Amino acid sequence: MIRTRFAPSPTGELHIGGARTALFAYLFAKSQGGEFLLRIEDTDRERFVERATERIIESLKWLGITPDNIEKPMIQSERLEEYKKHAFDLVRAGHAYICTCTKEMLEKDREEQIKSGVAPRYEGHCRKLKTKSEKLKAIEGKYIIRMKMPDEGKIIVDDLIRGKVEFDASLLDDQIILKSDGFPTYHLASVIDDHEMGITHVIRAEEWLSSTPKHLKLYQMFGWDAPEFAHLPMILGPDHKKLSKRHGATSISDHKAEGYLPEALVNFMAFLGWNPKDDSKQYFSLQELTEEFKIKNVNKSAAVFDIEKLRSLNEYYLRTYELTNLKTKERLTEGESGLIKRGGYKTLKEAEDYLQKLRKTPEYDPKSLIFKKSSEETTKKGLELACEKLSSCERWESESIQRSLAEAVGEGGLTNGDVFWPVRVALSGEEKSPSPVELMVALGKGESVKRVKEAIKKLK
RNA sequence: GCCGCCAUCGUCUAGUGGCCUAGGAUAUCGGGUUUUCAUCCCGAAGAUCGCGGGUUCGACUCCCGCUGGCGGUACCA
Repeated sequence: MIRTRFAPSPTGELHIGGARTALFAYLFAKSQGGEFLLRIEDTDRERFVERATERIIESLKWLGITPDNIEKPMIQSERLEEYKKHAFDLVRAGHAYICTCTKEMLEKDREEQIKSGVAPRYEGHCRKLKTKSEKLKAIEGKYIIRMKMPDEGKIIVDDLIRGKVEFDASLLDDQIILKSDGFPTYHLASVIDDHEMGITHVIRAEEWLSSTPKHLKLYQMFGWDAPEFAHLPMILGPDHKKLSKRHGATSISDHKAEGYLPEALVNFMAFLGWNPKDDSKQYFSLQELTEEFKIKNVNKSAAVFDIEKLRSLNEYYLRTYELTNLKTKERLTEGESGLIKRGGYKTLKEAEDYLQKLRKTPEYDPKSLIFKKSSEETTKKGLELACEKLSSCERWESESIQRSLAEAVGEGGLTNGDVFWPVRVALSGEEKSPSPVELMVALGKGESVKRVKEAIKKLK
């Protein structure tokens, strides 16, 4: 069975980049009937943020990419003994060693190595400790554990997206796998956990590609089969730099607050580095994405996050959304939801801002009530007839309202411009606004008739 | 510095040697529909396929070099 995971660090909100990684891992697993799991990588106590895990889970759920183990995700800080045990197994097997070098010593070495143009690599004396008593002595004080990288040879990563990538083992550092506070580093913990969880495919961001040889080596040291790897292309900001807070809202919760729909975000993120190779279709639900997703269609190159594309997608989803969905989710009246669904609003927030403005009594120049091809007299006549018809309109819904206005046009021997235009301006106070029918459904009968009467008064 | 990844309209991308005088989407600009706006429909503009060498009858597509961008090089993930 295919099994993937998303393994965020609880250092803040779920960001676009992380969410896209989670989405792809989800799609890959689900497209093959597999499982998608969550693991919390909280091994860095300095960067740990309270309640970040809950917020990440909330964002994941909101997007609809819910992990199968959502009730009980694996949490690394609860497994410290496990990591320590495995680290010492490696020491015993001669694949790792205890190191007591101080940070100062290491930094000095590193500086010199960089200066002389070689890859920084730990070559300190701890690597060379041979006798048991030496090793035992080291363990008495503060220590860390390093994995022993080979001095020569190649390590080949066969990536699902990038193909074979070759690394020179001698350039790889003796990576620290257990820190002096007893916590494992990412490298150790993720290898142990992926093995234990039965992860078959590690789908993660490109920034991990360079450390994959270390992970491969670790699997080999433990005698475990390594999973397949797929490194996703980066997401860049408009300035082509790595997407970050500098670029404004980047977290999922920010986008939610700004009125983006999860469907739009999912559709948008899916197309960042992936496409269905089919020109005819651009709107995909999560279900449709799951059916279409193929890892071989994932791009190698980084993608720029274009907010305009997201806005356009969001406008579409807002417009085609199930009315009842919008109503219950956003607690709007049916008329108000209908107004949002008419289109033209890029975000829910923009739509709601308009709704709020609409609820206030409009102020406008009486002259704007008159359509360009009409006159003051016929406008007044149109409004009065409309007022009469609307007042006696029994069922307040778009069809009968439409009919009432049409009757006003017919009985008065008027044109649409003599009735629809002034009624609309009376309602919204604006030369550009949704149609009078849509506005009246949203506003309700009492308020609508009141505004039309107000307009007639203004023309006197 | 060293190692690695990447490179087609502003942006997301199609393209796996001839179907490409490079297609779609989005954004932009025109036109049409409509009482206005939005939606919708039609159209225009927009990429010497990063640059330079090869290979080939033929290269956006394959190879090499360069350049540029990005990532890694932590007791961060």
